Amino acid sequence: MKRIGMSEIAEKLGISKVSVSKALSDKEGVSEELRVRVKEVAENMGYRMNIAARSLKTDRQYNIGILIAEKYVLDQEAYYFSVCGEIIKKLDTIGTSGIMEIIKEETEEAGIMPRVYNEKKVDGIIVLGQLSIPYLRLLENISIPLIYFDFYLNKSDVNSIQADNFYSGYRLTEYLIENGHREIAFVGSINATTSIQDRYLGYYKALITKEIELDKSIIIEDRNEHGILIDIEVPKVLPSAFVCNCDRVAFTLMEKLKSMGVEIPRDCSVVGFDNSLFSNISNPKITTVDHNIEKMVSTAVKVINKMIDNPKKVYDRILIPGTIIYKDSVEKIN
Amino acid sequence: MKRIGMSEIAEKLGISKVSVSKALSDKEGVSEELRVRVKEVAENMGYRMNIAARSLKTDRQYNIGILIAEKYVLDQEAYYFSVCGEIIKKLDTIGTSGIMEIIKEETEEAGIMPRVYNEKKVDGIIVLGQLSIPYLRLLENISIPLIYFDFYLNKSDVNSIQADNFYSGYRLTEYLIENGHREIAFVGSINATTSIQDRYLGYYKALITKEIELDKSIIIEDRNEHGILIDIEVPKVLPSAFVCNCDRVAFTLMEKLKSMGVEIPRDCSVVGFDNSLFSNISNPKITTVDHNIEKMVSTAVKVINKMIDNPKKVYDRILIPGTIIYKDSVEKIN
DNA sequence: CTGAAAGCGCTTACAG
DNA sequence: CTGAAAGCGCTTACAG
Repeated sequence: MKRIGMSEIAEKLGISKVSVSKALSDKEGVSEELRVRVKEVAENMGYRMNIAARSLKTDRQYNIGILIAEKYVLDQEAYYFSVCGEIIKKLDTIGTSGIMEIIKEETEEAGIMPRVYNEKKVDGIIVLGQLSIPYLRLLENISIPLIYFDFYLNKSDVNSIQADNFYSGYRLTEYLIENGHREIAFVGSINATTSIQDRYLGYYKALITKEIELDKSIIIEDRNEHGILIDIEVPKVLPSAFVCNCDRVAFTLMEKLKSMGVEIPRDCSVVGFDNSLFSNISNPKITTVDHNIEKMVSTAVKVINKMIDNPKKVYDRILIPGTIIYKDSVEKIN
Repeated sequence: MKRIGMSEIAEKLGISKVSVSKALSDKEGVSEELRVRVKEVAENMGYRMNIAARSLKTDRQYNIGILIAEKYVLDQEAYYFSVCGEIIKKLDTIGTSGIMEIIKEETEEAGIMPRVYNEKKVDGIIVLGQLSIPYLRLLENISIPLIYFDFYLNKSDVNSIQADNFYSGYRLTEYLIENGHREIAFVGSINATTSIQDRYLGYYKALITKEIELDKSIIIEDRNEHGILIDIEVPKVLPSAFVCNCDRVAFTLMEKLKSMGVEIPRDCSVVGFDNSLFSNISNPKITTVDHNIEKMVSTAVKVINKMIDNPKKVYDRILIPGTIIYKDSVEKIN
């Protein structure tokens, strides 16, 4: 089977490959009739553009790298995988492929740049979830656009797209307070990730605003220093509500409370974050925050695309507001 | 910042770029000392190989396409995402990137080839989960290696890697029978996917082998013609055990049974497939089958890599045996 | 609107 | 072991 390129199409039509190139990439410089004929013939001959050849001239790969730390995807049901899927779908609409690369802990520690960067396979990189700070500092030296997704770094000029965890935490807690709750626990290790910390601070802001004293004895750890979930310690005196830093933890907590004979939401209300599967398979379903991933993703794609065209551009931290999804795990009390 | 290529390295060392090329790609034709020095200088200059240029000569992209139907990844916790992650990690060990492409229903129906193929971005394609038959027939015409992962097609020459669903179904059911169960229901729509069908046939084989009559009234649908999960109809007379075609369905069934006052495994045993999160978050944990994804993935990567080097090679259907993971959802009866 | 020529950054025979 | 030359399949000024 003969290799077919633009020259073969040109030959068949008795024109130059320059015209073929222009016709196929919708550049001006060919008549509309010729463009149509060229596309027809290309299609019939089963022509596939060799993007590598184009890349050599244009210095564009039409690929975006998506970096994920291995630790975030140990679970079969890892959340970042689905975000990655969304990004890939979005990229597809602008003629770009996404290349996911999973960064192992060794790679991070050794400070080895991602393959997609070292081999110039991508025009830009989206970092999905926080990597180690030294590794990120290293990454910040790359010569192609870089954005952080779902986290940010203090003292860093890298553009980031994030869920507005702070404000969502505030609104969710406020909602509990408006439903009469005043002893509200927070479940989550507040130094583990910026997301947890921001959600916690939003929770705290709601308390302050409503003039409720912060009770540190009901700020409950949910993971150890490696980020591994640990058993949740239920306070001796049951608070009237729990703000959990994610649905998974809310689910686990609810199972534990139920096994202790606590009925939810009758005896105790529980809320979570993420609007994930866990909030729907639990009984009752968990009131939670939807982060509007769709919006976060389309923003990220838009931003990185603009950065590729215009590397100087600065967008800073973009916060995407979430939406409270009211389900069945909160009860109004007096 | 000056663009740095092999010529710049060559210049700095006072040698030709041919030698640089050979040194960097570990080809013979350079002395060992020179190779070391070249690599050193390349590193220091921050050289990144332009893979696109290499591709142009070698006609290899060092990328593999991974196709997933959108319908399989609507869930945030989609199983195929994690398989895709495993494939990507495995590919990385052989210096290859994986490019995931999500095939929308419209694309399938319109018979549009995947972008990664049309733009020659990949050296081979792994199809993750069954696509529509007409689309697969179309795909089978591509001029690069193709393998099916986790399914196969009758009357198709395409190599496939699958979990041995049939044998796992057989062993799992046999295990129940050996624990004294004789009224065993099967939950799963047996025409929905080949996986479900094969698991069902294994179940049936176990019944035959143990001389238990097949009772069609306890073969229970779990999804509609669109593959969407439906409410499970519990038989009027409770069987002593349920073989569910996946953990998720087993989980849902158990919740339903529990809400009806059935205690598991005391009143009724339940088993599932996939060793997924669902088998662990349920109470009790569900006895299930682990499909040995690790082995499936490494086999798939090995096979497609060999096919790229030797396109004629035929491997047929490769079945990877699963392992029963014994948990807490089965009780021995007499 | 159309096309001849140069060139992107590598690799591959081939010659020394 | 070392390197000059050709070429992979496109795109991009530039000239007509």
